Amino acid sequence: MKLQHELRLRQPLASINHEALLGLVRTSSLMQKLSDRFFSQFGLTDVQFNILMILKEHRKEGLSQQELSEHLIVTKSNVVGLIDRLERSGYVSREAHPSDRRFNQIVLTSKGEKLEAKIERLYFTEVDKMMNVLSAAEKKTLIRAMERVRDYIGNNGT
Amino acid sequence: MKLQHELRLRQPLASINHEALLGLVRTSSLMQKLSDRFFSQFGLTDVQFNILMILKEHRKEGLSQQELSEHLIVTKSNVVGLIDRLERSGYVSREAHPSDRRFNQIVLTSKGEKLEAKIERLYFTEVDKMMNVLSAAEKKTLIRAMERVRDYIGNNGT
DNA sequence: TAGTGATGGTTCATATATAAACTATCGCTT
DNA sequence: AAGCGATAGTTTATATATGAACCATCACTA
Repeated sequence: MKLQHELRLRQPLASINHEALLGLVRTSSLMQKLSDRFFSQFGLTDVQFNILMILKEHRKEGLSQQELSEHLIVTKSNVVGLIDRLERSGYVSREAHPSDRRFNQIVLTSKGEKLEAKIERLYFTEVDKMMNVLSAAEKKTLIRAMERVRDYIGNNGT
Repeated sequence: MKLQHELRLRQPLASINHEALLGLVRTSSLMQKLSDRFFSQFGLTDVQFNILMILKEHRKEGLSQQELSEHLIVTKSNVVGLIDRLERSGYVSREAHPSDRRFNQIVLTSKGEKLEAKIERLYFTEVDKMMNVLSAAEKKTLIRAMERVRDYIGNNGT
């Protein structure tokens, strides 16, 4: 549905730039709410599942909280609580770095690994269902457009 | 930059669907952080400015908190605190509905109206700078693609 | 008219997020 | 060896977000 109608505006949005931006942010927000509902079946939040996936990618050595914060694009202070909760649930553990006591190496527990593996396939099925409303050409355009916007932001913000 | 490199993955992302989804969500998140930094110059958050813009659109009658929560796609319990803070800052006020005492009509104060007007032009300038990294055709594709994804979500989620 | 169901707003517990101030540790330089 | 600057993690105050339980009000109906 057109944004104008979703927002119950009498007039079309004045600027195509604003319309594109609002459409993007609004869609992303709805996607995240949907995924959060999906993961709640398993007692996880979307952010928590994302962390389990990232840790799976690095299951050999683990990641420090600092590295995790860079992957997630959040502050390190936020990561403290995220790992606290995942540790309390038994899905990850903080291990000592062998030579530098400042670091926590965050690793998946076997319980965490099993849960991630169980959810992952179902998750990708849902992703495919959602994204297949777009053609391959549209997805490519979308991917490249998002890259360019991120490049702009990288040079002007973060 | 490609997502694969931003995420420091050794392999390209397995699925173009997941790549498109991650690119979208990640870009939106970066855009919101940038806009939050922008609005902090004026002592506002991005959400608060969004509310001021919505209220400006409805400045005749105001909006109930329930209606506001639908515009913002958030729960009504969230709106309580948002309006509390905006009211404390003097930008909006809760007024009694003439015939139904359950409703709060939320309206911009003149202070809120002035602030919104002052920021709005600067905001649209920033939006134009960011979105003009995309061609007109890309923006149209983006807008329609986002509509289709939201339609999918509307029929399968919310 | 009394009762009941729906609606609007609030409160509470919890999760995610930031910035700023802090502690512990490390590496380097003098 | 002492000191200092950088880095990793934590804490605190605050904002945004949800779902569940709750209260007040309203509309409808038996």
